[in-house]
Amino acid sequence: MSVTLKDVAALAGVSRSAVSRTFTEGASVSAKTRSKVEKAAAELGYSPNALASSLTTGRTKLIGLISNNFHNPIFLEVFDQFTRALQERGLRPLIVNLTDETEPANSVRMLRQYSVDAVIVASSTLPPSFAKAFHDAGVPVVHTFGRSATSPEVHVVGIDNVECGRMAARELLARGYRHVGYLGGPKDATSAMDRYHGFMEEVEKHPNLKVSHSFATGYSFEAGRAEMLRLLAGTPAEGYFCGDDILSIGALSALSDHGLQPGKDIGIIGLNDMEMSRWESVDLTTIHQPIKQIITASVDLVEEMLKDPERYPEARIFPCRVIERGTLRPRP
Amino acid sequence: MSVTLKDVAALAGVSRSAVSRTFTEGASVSAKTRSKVEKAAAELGYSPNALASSLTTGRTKLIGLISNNFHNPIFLEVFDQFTRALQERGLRPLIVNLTDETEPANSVRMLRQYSVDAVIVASSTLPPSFAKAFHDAGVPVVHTFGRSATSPEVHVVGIDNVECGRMAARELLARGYRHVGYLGGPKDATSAMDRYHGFMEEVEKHPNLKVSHSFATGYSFEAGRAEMLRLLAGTPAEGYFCGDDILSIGALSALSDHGLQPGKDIGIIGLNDMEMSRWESVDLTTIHQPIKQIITASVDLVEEMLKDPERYPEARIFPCRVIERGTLRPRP
DNA sequence: GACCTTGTTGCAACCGATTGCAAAATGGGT
DNA sequence: ACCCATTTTGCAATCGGTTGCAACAAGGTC
Repeated sequence: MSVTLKDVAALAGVSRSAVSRTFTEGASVSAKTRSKVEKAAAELGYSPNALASSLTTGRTKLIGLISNNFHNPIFLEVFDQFTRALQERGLRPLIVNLTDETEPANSVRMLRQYSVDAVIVASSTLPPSFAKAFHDAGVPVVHTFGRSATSPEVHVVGIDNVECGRMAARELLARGYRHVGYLGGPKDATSAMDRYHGFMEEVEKHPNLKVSHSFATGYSFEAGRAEMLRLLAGTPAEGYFCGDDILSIGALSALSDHGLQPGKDIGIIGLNDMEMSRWESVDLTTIHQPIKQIITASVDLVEEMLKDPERYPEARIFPCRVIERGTLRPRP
Repeated sequence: MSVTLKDVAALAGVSRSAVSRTFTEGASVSAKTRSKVEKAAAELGYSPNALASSLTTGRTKLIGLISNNFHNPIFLEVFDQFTRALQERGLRPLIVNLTDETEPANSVRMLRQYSVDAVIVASSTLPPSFAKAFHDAGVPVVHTFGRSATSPEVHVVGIDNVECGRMAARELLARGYRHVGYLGGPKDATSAMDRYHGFMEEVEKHPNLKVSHSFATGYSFEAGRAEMLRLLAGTPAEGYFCGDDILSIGALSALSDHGLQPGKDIGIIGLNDMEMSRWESVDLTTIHQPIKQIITASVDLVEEMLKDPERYPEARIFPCRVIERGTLRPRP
């Protein structure tokens, strides 16, 4: 069926080792045999079986890429960046879509069966314990968009969600909003809770503010819209920090149902600065999360772990900044 | 480092074959040894190395999933469905992000090196020859969202793009638009051309219509917006068939810049019916493409090819239908 | 020409599994 | 207790590579 080392060796009239060595970086082969082998290989259309070699080398160059955010448009950008960054460095992403039905433990077992060299957990909602399960199973792991503080056992790359909560609160207050609200992602998401705590910490510094908070059922358009509709049925706040851009866009849609103008009647600030937030029709004021740097750093870390598996776990936290667009009233 | 067959065999006091057999469906093992082995395996935390076994069985359960549409939100839905469908059947997606920089031939070689059992090319823009390259290399391939007519050599799953073009034209004409336009994806995309031909074929049946057409530089918001802005600078048509929902949404944004109301001043009909098109603020009239069925059928075909590699190539074409929302004027 | 150094080569064992085959164990029938 | 048919089991070869080691060749020096 497919051409193997042996076939090439036979045609070139050399040993199998010679063929193997011409295809491995920095091995000792003379120019003469190398060219014989290359000629034979080209003739037969040979290319080495990466999986067979992984047996002896212990490296597959497969990287598990796990996520559970397949409904937030930001993740298209995330996948694009991750897959590019990995393949630029000769690594191959093996995707795991973690749905509600799939047992998390299974994905650990599965990825071990495929001998992935490392795993990237790309999720702001999974708990640190999930990433730790890979660590415990002896698989190098990077938790991208993870919570840094409480998991010193794995590498974490992302932002300081607590600080982002504070930043959003400061921004709302600086624009004179006196009745402010947090409309966060699901309660069981670490990012939603961290942003909440930062937000509350900041607003509590100021005595006579009205503050409310609520959590949507997910990081999705529908969840954001539903939650904002519920809020509008009561007495809404003047300005909201929505814990994510897609939530914000859902909330904006609810405002529009009620004939309310964002930035004028009610203020909204999001988090992520995804592509869509820049669209003229959306024009969302938001906190920019440096996705590209985060992903590059994650893949950097993966590479460094491959070199040194004993590497001490590290958190790489990137600063965020407010991007001013049209959904908050101007500063006074 | 990791536990192997041998370790389990030693602990259980049986041969390596016995261990292998307890982990392979339908092999002959007595209940007694099976339980001994399972106990030992559990104690050591053993799970078989899928790649090692692939060496002898010739099956990796890895499926290459190739795409180049990482900027169209519809592809988040596509990835979600594909990854779920594959992993539900015990198959693992190995992603290839085909960018402008990556050499297509490299991806063929790469996927062969990883001995993927099959490849899914998920793209409406890649030419049939791309999918055929895998076929020629002896790798089973399904071209999802591909063009069916001219490539009888590979399996194709998707829709009849020519018919969709006709359908869109009929819909515009039925609503009394007399000056109609096609705003398509990039000229080198098979889907853009097929939709164009169907559209033109239908409108040419009617004598005194004004017809125009143009092609955006890609299937993206920005491209759709830019092209519609260009059209609005001249004399735009009354109703447009935009060859894709994200193009349509870009076009809608351009209309809004000019203070034009979709469905009232200018009509727009898209294609795909992606999640976003249902958002109240978008409310796009569009042609529904049954993504879920298409993906299920694609994975079905993959499974069938694994059973019978000599399977005769087949096209599975799914019907589309118009979803009426708010961006076309009502039928008279 | 003898000797040493350096660079190339092939042999054979091994990576972690599967599997055909023959030997051994089991169980049923008498 | 014996015989025979049927499972169950282990041996050993194999999948497609890599790699330590020892043998060998080439080239330089005296």
